[in-house]
Formats: sequence, C-alpha cells, structure tokens
Amino acid sequence: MENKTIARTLRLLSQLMELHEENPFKIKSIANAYFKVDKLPFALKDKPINEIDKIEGIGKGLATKIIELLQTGELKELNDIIAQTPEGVVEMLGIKGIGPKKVLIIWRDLGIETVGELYYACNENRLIEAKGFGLKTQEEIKNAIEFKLAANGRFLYAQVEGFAKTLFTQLSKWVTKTENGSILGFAGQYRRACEIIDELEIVIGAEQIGAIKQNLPAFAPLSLIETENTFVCTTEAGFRIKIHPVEKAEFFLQWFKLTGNTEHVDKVLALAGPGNFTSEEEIYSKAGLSFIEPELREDFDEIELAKANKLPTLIQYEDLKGSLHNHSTWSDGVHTLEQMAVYCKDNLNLQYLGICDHSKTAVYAKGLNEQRVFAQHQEIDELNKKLAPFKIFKGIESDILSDGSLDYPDEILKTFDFVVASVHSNLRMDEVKATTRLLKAIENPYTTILGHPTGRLLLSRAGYPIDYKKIINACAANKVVIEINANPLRLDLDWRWHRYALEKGVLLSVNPDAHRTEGFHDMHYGILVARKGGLSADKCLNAFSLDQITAYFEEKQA
DNA sequence: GCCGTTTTCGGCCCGACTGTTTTCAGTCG
Repeated sequence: MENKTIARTLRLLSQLMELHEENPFKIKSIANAYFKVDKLPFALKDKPINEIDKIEGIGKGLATKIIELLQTGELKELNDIIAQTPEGVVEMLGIKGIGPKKVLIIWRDLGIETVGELYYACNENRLIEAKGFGLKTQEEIKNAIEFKLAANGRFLYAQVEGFAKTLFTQLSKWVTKTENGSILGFAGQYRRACEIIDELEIVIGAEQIGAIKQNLPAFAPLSLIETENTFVCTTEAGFRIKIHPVEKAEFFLQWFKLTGNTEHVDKVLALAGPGNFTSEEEIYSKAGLSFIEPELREDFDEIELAKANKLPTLIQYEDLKGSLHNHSTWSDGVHTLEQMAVYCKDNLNLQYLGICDHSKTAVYAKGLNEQRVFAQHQEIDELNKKLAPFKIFKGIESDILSDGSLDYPDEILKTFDFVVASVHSNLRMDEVKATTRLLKAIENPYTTILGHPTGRLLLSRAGYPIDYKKIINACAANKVVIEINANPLRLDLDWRWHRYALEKGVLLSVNPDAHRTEGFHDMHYGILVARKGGLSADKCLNAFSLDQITAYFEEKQA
C-alpha cells in the first residue's frame, strides 16, 4: 500500500472519530500522522516493521494501525466506525467549506443523512435553524454541493492517463488478434488533452469490421455494449468509455471527426469538401489550412490562424530548460534543497531550479521568516558552488495578503532573484475584491510571477472570480509573468486565457509547484494545457536558457 | 495517541478570517 493511501485512510479515521466525538487529542494525533505520512520521503511498505514507531509523530498505536494496513489492506477500527456512520454522512466530509463539526450538527441536530437531503434542506431554508449556521453558510454549502454534483462522472486528465494508456495497449493486442493491420487512435477530449475528461474515446479502423464488432463484447477489461455502431461502457469508478469501430478506408476521416469539437470539425469539413482521406494532414490541406494539432481543435481561433498560416509552433516538454516555483524541506516539501536540485540536474537534464518555499505567513507550511530566508540563501550559495554550472535561483512563494500586499518588507524582497506571488488565504472574495487584491500584488515591483491566479482546484473547488482581462493587462503593464501551475488539479492560468495573455505580450511559465522530486513531472500536464493555449517555447519563461533567464531576472530587478 | 520528561503522567494547541455571534467556533491553506 502506498503512503498516500495510508495517509488518506488515517485522515478518514480522524474525521470519523471527530464525527463520533472521540477524544480530541487522540483525533489530533491521528490527523497529525496523516500529515506526517503524506510528507515522508520514503515508502512505508519498504520500511522494516519494527522501525515504523520510530518515525516522528507515529508511536506504538499508530504503528500498529499502519502495519495492519500494510499487511491486510484494511483497518478494522476504520471499518467499525464506518459501519456506525451513514454513507451519506461520510460523503458530506468531502464537501468543501464544511468540516466534521458542521457535518455532525447536520447529522445529529437536523437528522440529515444524505447529500441529496442536505441539498433540499438548503433549498428549503432549513439549515439556518441549526446552531452556528446562517444564510451565508447555507448558500456556500448549496454551491459546494452543486459543484460536487457537476463533477460526478468527470475525471482529471492525470487521473485517467495511466488507465487510458494501459487500456489502449490491451485493446490494440485484442484487436490485432482479429486483424493484424488494424489501426487504433485515441479521440475526443483525451486526444485534445482536455484538463477534464468526461469520456474516453478510441477509434478502431479495420477491414474485417464485422469480426471486430463480434469480438469486442468479449474484451475482458470492459463490459462493452453496442449502441448504434459504438461500443460503450462505464467503469466501476463511473468513467465512461466509447469505442468506435470504423471501416479502415474511413479511419482518418472518422478519427478526425471524433477528435475535434463539433464546431471545429464542421468548419474544417465545410472547407475540405467530401472525400476519402488517407491522413488528417490531407484533410487540412484540402481545406486550405495548415495542419492543426489535436490540442488546438476547440474552435477557438485556430482555423483563422491556420488559414493565415500563423499557427504557433507549440511548446514541447523537451523545450523546458529549468523549473521555477518548487518547495523543499525548508517549508512543506518532502525532499531537501540539494535533492531537488540534483534531481533537476541529473534526472531531468535541466539547467536551473527556482526554489520558492512558502513565506512567513504560511505558518502551517513552515513558511520562512526573515532569518531563515537568509540561512536558505547561504545554503543556495554553497550548493551553487558545488553544482555549477547548474544554478539554483533564490525565489520565494510570497503570500498575497488580503489587502494585496506581499508579506515581506522591500529589504527582504530585494534579496531574491525572483518572487512568485500567490494567494493562499481568504479565498472567498467576490470578483471586485479579488481582482483589486491581485492588481496590487502585480503592481508590486518585486513580483516576478503571479502564481496560480484563481486558486481553483479542478472538480473540487471553483477558484475565486477574477476579471481576467484586467489582471492580464496589468501583468503586461508591469512585466509580470503568469504561471501555468502544472499541478493537474490546478492548471491555473486556464488555457482559455493563454492566447489573450500572449497577445498582450505576457510571458507564461510552466511551474510544477513540486513538493517532492516526483512533482517535477507534473510539468508534463502543464505542457499539455500550454499547448492547448497556443504557447510557443519563446514565450515560456522556463524554456529560456540559463543565460537568458539570468538576464531576464536582472532586467526585471533593475 | 504522541511526546518528553519534572520519567509512566500531564500537556499537547498555526493564525487569519468568516459568519455567527454578542465573545467565539469552525474552516482553511
């Protein structure tokens, strides 16, 4: 069992114990163990059993629970407490904005046991009767439930990627057994690298189409049912899959049709006219357009650009020369500064690392006070001597306070090579307040990069609303780069605003916000949405070479 | 349930903010 699963199990246990009003200190220590396990730099399953209770924050009791989980995959104590809790009440713990205390009141005082009932209660204005609840809380809960319902059956790209690739390989083998020369391709949202996937689509082109169709229902990993020439199923997790067998001669036309969104497909086909095509390139060529990459086929402005032969050369992962906005054990990261740097240098062949630990306001994340900023800078100087020509840039993720100011005085801010300014508190502002707040941070002369501009967590939390045009215009005016936070839960700035930012001359930066060495690989997801946004390497800050970015930071500081 | 002793029991406890209160509890990052 992975650390993440163990950590989540412990968190659920602590939340349920809170619902059942058990000893708060006991709850606290289990919740603490959740944080600790989540931040361990090694896998618990590889640790000798007698060493688990030596880990800080994990004593005999928690070690026993962890060992039980590792050996049996289950925890009796958790199973028992789940059995005593209605399923819907457990589900309520996943609603943003309410914690165990409020869930307990909903359950015990209002007698509500399902999320559906809770939603009705909000609509009937019944929540305000409960102690500690008012109109605003009721509205927040209603909105959070609506957001959660809308996320039902939808998945992050990163959540489905592994499954999709495995399924594709298995399906290819299965189909090849019937016909060796068959062709397969991903289509739909997955091929367009959408940040959220509602359904996974695969096209199969084959000559013996009848035999393929006959055999598909027996393809064991799925339980496919045929409806109008398409084979569909929904996995246990609620993920919809569509498989389209088509005549081999029509494969490229069908693949094209099933990839782009409807508007894109209709517009291109209207230009291309009827015909049989031997490649997608041929379709675009007949339409008088340069080839449009799948990620761009959203009917944004890509057809006009293709007509004018002005499509950008989309950035690739290999274009990246460094990684900015990352954390280390100095704040809430898992790996040390040196481990993070060496990983970038040796495993990723990058030229530089920007380290941006949390600033002092983020106490929960061991944010750096002024003295520790100074101490970290000394360590960076030492490492830079050791790792040259690889370079660590002195950065900080400085909190944007409620009034838009950064949380260090100028004397400290000027000691950094660059500053990522991000919001981490007070996320429920309305558009006017949130925009004003960000504008002030952007106008701060020390702000180099605006971090995750809306604070959204895909499928889990809407970001605070902002006036995108005002924010982007201000970034252009103040030479502030906008982050594309590459964490697959964020992907913020949203790709739909990349083009506008690029038109205004704003640079973007694909930042993984890594809290451990593996986190750097999230740049892969950042690149996918950056391509959807139309980003080219020359407009991406961390595709700059070491010399270029050094010059860029120096110029900004001057 | 963990930790660190004043060594086997008592203390443990982010801070800002919000919404609900009329002095504070709950939630968040």
